[in-house]
Amino acid sequence: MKKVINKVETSWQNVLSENGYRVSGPRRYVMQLLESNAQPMTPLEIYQALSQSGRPLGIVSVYRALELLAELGLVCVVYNPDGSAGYVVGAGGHHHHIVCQNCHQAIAFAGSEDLSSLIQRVEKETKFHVSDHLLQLYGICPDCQKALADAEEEN
Amino acid sequence: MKKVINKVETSWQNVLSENGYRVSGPRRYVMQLLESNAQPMTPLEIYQALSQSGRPLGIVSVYRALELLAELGLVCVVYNPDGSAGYVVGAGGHHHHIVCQNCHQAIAFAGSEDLSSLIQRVEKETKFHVSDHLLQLYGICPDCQKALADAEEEN
DNA sequence: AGCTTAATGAAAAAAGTTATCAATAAGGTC
DNA sequence: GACCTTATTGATAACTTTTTTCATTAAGCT
Repeated sequence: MKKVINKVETSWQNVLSENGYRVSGPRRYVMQLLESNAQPMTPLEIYQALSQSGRPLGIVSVYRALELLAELGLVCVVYNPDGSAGYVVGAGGHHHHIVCQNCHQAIAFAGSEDLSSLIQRVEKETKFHVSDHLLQLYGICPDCQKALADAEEEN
Repeated sequence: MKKVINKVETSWQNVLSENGYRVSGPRRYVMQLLESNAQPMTPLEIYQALSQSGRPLGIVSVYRALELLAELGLVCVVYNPDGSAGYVVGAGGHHHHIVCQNCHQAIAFAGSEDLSSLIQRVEKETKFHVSDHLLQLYGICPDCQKALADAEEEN
């Protein structure tokens, strides 16, 4: 069977290559794991998950891989409601994340003009010149809404 | 001279008392320091600043004071653009912070309805039920705008 | 002023992150 | 496909940050 070069599949590998970085084992493991997990993961969690699934690698490599992947925008930092932070795969372009307070899954939503009126107001109020922002939403994902409603019914 | 009970000055002390906590030295030192500093400070920075200004206290107390003060909403966590976090005094009510990318001073601005259309859009798109959010703006404060413009002129 | 107990401080343990350097492997070349 | 160059890795250790423990102190009530 001929090997198919999948554009989607090779995307992040290309970003590495095009920036002069090698597609190494640890970088592959980390990306593949994050692609398969909606929950933000800490370096330690990533290290443990990979070790258990037969991909022994040093935790140092996890830190280094994450640092690089974050720099290239291939992974993003997501803050949990409790303030702890983890990594998820990065969606392309300007975007933010919404995190489920129950199961912690994080999904991306596109950034938009929606903030511009707020930013204008704040610039006027504070005389700051605004150039960037950090935004995350917290809530309950569809699955957990259902699960929680079902649990409620049983009482 | 009669001692004047200043409502503003005693406000955070009251919050502590009313919640059954004592107004202890370390808690006072931490609050006073943060009230005098616009820049978010880490526990270590707070510890060092207080030690140097003749208020020797254990760093453990700094951690404990911050934990409690944050729980009571008297201090807030602010994230720097680089991802590091620090504490600032908490403004009352629903608010967010805007942080200067140059001098790191952080000031609060009132939360508002401005996010509701964005939130509605995301709820529709993702089927999440949104109940909270994390928002911070980054930019250049008036002082630094001026300082940077002056520095530019000199070239 | 005295009492009760929350809160502190010091030390140690635990957890998380970074630096060092010899060994390895990714990716280009022949 | 084997070889070569050098980026990258892994193990260890150093370092930083945070939490735990417990005897001592002091805040605030009576």
